[in-house]
Amino acid sequence: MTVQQLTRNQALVLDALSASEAPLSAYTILDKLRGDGFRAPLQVYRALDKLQDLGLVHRLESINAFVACAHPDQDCCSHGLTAFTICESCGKVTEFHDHMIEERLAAFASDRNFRPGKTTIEIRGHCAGCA
Amino acid sequence: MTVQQLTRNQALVLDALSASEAPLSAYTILDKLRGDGFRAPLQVYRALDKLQDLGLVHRLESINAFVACAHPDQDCCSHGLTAFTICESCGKVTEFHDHMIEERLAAFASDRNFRPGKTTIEIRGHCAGCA
DNA sequence: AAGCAAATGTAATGTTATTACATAAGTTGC
DNA sequence: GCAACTTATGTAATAACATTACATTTGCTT
Repeated sequence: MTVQQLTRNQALVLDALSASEAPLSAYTILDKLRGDGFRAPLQVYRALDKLQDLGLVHRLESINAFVACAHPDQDCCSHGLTAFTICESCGKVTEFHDHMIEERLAAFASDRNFRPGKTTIEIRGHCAGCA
Repeated sequence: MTVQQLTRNQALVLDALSASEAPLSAYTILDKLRGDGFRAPLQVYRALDKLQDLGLVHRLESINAFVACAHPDQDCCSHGLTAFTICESCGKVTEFHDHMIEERLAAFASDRNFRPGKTTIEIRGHCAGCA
């Protein structure tokens, strides 16, 4: 199991994110984990960095927050392009993958000899429940 | 002309962005405009807010920076979806619009009764010149 | 000129993220 | 076991980005 190789701090951060309905900021995670001995932002940021490398956590650039990956088992998360809808009322995040969008962006980049690294796609708005 | 209706602060901020090759952070803009009487971050943020409303400036969420719109004349900027490539070496930003991606994202949102607001698409990587 | 909305000036504060440096824990080869 | 190396941690300080609050001014409309 992939989670077994995590350190204590990494596991605590991942658990905090997994337990949360909405995305969490690094400082919110820090506060949640003070009872577990966390004292400084760097403890959180370091764990988040590693978890992102492992494809277990995503950073939402447009709201400076983090979510646990919805499909941590599949490779699509760590390597393919991931897109999100983010509800501005309730915070609910939906993660999705669209091959055609991926191709389309890759084609644009290729045409211009742009070598793509990390790509961000985030739709902020209101979910069905928050109409 | 649309630029005529800008206030002094707004025009100064837009000029600073237009004159720059790379995107600028709010605080970098502030420093550039100290000679013009700017003293506080809020002066920059307020001008940026207005310029974004007018579709003359885009915020790049993934790097906390701002660029002048490449096509300020066309409606596509203010209303349609705008995507960017961002070179992590030289900072060069290319703005583009892809109708198919827009449709695809709209379809996903529609399927889930998600009402989309602002959408962010940013590809970070390396441009042709920075291979 | 009165009233109103938009913009401005200023200070203080809040939020997010990184640098720097010291220490500890796990791994590998011998 | 232990030396060498890499990875993870702890801690403090600081940097970078953004907003709140409040007073004042400007420009427009009537």
